[in-house]
Amino acid sequence: MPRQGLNPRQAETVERLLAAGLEELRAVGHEALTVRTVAQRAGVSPATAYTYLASKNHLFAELFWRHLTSAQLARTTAGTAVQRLQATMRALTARIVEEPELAAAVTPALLGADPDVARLRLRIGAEFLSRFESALAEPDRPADPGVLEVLVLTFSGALLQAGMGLMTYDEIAERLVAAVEVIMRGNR
Amino acid sequence: MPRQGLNPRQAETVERLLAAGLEELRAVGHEALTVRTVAQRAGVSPATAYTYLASKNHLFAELFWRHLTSAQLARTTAGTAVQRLQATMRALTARIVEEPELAAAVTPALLGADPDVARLRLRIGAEFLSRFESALAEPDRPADPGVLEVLVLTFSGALLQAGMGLMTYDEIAERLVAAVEVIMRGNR
DNA sequence: TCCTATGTTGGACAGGTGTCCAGTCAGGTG
DNA sequence: CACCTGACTGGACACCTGTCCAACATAGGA
Repeated sequence: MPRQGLNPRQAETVERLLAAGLEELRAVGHEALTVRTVAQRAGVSPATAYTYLASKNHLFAELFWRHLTSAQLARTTAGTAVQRLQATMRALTARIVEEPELAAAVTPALLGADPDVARLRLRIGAEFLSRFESALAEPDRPADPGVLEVLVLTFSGALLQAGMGLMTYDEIAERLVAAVEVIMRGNR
Repeated sequence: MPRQGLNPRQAETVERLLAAGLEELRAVGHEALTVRTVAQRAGVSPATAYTYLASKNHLFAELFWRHLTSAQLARTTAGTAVQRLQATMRALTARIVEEPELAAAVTPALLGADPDVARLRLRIGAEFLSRFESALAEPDRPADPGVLEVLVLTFSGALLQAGMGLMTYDEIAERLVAAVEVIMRGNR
């Protein structure tokens, strides 16, 4: 359970673990990564790693959450809603594709049942929702909840398909741009 | 690798394994199920089970595929495309919700990397696509590929959210019905 | 009837997962 | 400066996963 009232020493340990996790992920991929190898790379014992990381899935979810939110994307009000949504789709997928191994790892990881994973899952979902909401809303008109829901479902569906290997992460951006056009056709 | 050129004795063993798998799934849930307990329930040794089931994930994928296709749904041409799509959404989710444990099991399972899982994943995706396609197409007009893709993505997104526990499988039907309305608003 | 092909078996194997706990060590407190 | 709190350690634990292989048994052909 990282992040809730940790003293500096503990925070430092968590940072080292997460940094080591990302390195290990890049180095060997998510299949080969184990919490113990991450612990070793962080110069920490496995027991310690397990006091901060509930599971491999939790590690991936935490890394993904950090990756997603560490660089905040510009939210403009310029252009039409369609253009803003398409820009959001591109920006999100671009951010995700920066760490392909992380993307591959997080899709199954977020389906896990650990409470820590569930917590992060909600936060990540809320983040996506909020991005789409601010892209869709006009100064004088709030976002239509029905349209918003379709956008979120479509986006998660695309991530799922990419996670399964049915689409590359490069393809999903253009598919999503096309999808926005289709969805918004009757909802401008 | 079930199903390809098995002699009657082997086919019988596979049937017993799959039946036992479904029973076990209903009885103890997908977390507690192991290939070995399924083998035991089927009255077969673990080694035998592994000659037909590459993995737990493969078992779930196979069971889901069978469940999905064992009762073929009526495909009418009556009503509007929106109505047919909504009926398809309801029918698919109704079929899935019949076996809630199977639904919960298959979502993570289909993300697996085993070749057997990948094969079934493609088949299942193709099945969904074909259902939506025949609901969307008019006698005189083929289905719009862009709309079709949005429908499939939305549907997989909804399944994903249900698999994560963000929605119940009962909720997703009505959400999907609403989603069809939104998507088709500009695409009738 | 015997033989043989082949499906099935038991059991060992090498890994991985997450848990637990008694023991160690260092940094801040008195 | 001695102490003591609390983070960290080492290592064993129970369990699961999928693989392998020599041995067994049984149905169908000779």
